[in-house]
Amino acid sequence: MRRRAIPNEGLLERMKARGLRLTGQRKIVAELLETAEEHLDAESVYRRARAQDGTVHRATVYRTLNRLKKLGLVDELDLMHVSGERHYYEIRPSTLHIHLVCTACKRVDEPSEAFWDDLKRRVENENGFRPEVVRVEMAGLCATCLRKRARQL
Amino acid sequence: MRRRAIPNEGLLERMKARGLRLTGQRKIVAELLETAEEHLDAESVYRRARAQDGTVHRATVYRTLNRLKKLGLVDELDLMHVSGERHYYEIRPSTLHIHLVCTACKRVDEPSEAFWDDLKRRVENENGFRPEVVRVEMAGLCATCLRKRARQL
DNA sequence: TTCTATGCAAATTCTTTGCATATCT
DNA sequence: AGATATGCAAAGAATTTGCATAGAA
Repeated sequence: MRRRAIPNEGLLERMKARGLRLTGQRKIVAELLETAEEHLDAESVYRRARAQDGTVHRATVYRTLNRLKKLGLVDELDLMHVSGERHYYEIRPSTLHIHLVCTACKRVDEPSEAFWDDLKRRVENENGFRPEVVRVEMAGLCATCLRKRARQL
Repeated sequence: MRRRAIPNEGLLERMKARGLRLTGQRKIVAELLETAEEHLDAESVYRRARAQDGTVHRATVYRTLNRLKKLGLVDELDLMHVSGERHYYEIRPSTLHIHLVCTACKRVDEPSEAFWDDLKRRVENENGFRPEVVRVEMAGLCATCLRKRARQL
């Protein structure tokens, strides 16, 4: 579940803009989500938050994640359940999420948004549907594992 | 969460081919999944199964859905949580799922697989990633709700 | 007959909630 | 000050598991 870093500014600012109080706990959760080098599930967020501040309560983490999710600032993902049943949270940098999940090494890649325009245009033209939020998840083999496998054959 | 019907043959056959025993309960669950006019969550599958055979146990439904999921015959979806936190199960007719979820009327449409080839080619070329299973989910406004809204403005 | 699936009930795991207190604005 | 968030503990959901029995191959 390693994850490419994504430059992203100001979850805290966006929270404030939405009228959320910036408590110590929320700052910790926000920072964790912003700097995470992999996708975190609720329990991981809790454990890491707790490592920074022993008083942070699990309920607070759940409430915060929920709040952020409802505001659309954070998205909940299952990553095709490639490595289990957990759900992961990530900042919604835009309206588009693309995840390429390697079934061999479990690595998650997030490619450029290049095909977004095409995809959007096609859905609008062919289905009359106007997408606001898009999630594309693909499970398969990443370049590295493909090569690895090719060598073994 | 209404859903376009998808022609689909032989979940039972595919189950048999995978070496699963075709018990009465599994037949019921399989038929429910095949004929469902909307996406079903575990509890709905249970309730419907039970309506057909009062002895079907919740645990059996869970075990069956899990089994099917692990075999890749069924997929678990959250439909972008547009209408709650439940998870839905649907037959995996191929390796591709596309869902257009309308945030206004909650309707779920499943368009043709037209852009699949493009999408696949692009990911392979640009990311060296070979997709096996693809899930595309879009939340937005369907044609009907778009029109409705246009009229109101 | 043999092996797997089922029902049942209990156990787990995950998440939410009510309430008194603490904290942010 | 006033509103909102938090910790805590308990409740609630959702899902899984162990075991004896029933049922499919």
